Amino acid sequence: MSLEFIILGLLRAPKSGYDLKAEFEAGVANFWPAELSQVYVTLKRLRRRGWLRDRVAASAKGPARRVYRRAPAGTKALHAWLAGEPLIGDERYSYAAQVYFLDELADAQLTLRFFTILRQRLTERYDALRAIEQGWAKASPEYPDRLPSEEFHQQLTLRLGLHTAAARLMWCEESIHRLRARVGRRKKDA
Amino acid sequence: MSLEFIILGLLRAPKSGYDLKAEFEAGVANFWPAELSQVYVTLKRLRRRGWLRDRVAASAKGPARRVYRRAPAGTKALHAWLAGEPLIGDERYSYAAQVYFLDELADAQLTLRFFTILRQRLTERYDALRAIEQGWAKASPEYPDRLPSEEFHQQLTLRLGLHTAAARLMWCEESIHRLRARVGRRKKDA
DNA sequence: CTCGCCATGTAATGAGTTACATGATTTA
DNA sequence: TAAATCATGTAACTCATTACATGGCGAG
Repeated sequence: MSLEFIILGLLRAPKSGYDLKAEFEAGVANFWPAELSQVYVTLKRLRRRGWLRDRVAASAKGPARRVYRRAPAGTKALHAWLAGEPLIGDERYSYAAQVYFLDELADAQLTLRFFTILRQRLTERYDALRAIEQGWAKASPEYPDRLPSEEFHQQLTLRLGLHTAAARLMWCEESIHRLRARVGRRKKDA
Repeated sequence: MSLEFIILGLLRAPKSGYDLKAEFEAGVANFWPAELSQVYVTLKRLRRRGWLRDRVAASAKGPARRVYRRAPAGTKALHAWLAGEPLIGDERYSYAAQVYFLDELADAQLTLRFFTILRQRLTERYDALRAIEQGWAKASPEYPDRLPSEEFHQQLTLRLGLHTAAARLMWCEESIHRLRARVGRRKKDA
């Protein structure tokens, strides 16, 4: 359901499906990834429902574009969603499931390797977010608290990503230390 | 895909679909929620594939139960999944999307209210996880680092939940403070 | 002339939710 | 006797991914 509202939100100004995909890649994908095909399907549905209007426009480069803009009903629906309660959806972490059952292999070295790789991946993610933040900070002297409202809200979601990534890294570190301590005790006890 | 492996993992000992659902509610749902109907569908698929065997057994209370146990192929598949790399899936947060677009309403009070409610919900989640941790700590003197391997691994995933929830709460606090500061500046500037 | 980007779509498949259907046994 | 718990399942629908199909335009 949220994808519909995210597309409506991105359509402050008229855009094509292709444009929207670029906007996803440039930030939105951090909290809501979307494939191009899914964007197209959702745009069609929104138009059928009367939340969007579309018109065909020539492109500077490549084939004709279908440009969408909000219809009044779409704006109304978007605003109702925004004015509503925060939506906390389910979350699924495969890697947590793997940790949960990893005791079955009874191989502390393998578990340690698992966490080391995970830490590596999460660090990459964290660094990527930090790079975005720092690029932003360099580009605008108002960063972060005197940014215009639109950018300020976008920056808030970037902060969520940073807090979350940092927490998971801390969890990895904590787990690695605790696992090592267990291995040490085992050796001593044996 | 992970649901299959989670079910395989939970089937250390033979269980029915109904039993499995109870295990989800008792912890696994924190990182992988599953509906009973989905559990049944997945069990059937796993049996068709030869990863599980089933037999019907009388119940102490209520109708006959279909009890599943791992087939060797299932154990093999589970172990391959566990020995593989950590799987980092996509994550989708509706409430981050709401924050991203909330500037459109240009109503700082409403945004503040949004974060206040979100903080409330996240606090409840955090407190629930803390209660689990504390109950566990009271019940076993080995908690947390001298727990048997199975419980230790389960406890690691509980810690992930706690770290994550704490990070999001910090983000709420940070955002509320920054929003209030912005409102203050606006009043002063006007 | 080929590769990469621009641009739009459909089809098949997978994973999950919600609603529905059925019925036994125990407890209040 | 009504409600809660035990117990299994199917059907319809939604959301999303992956693969496929098509083609224009510009740069090297």
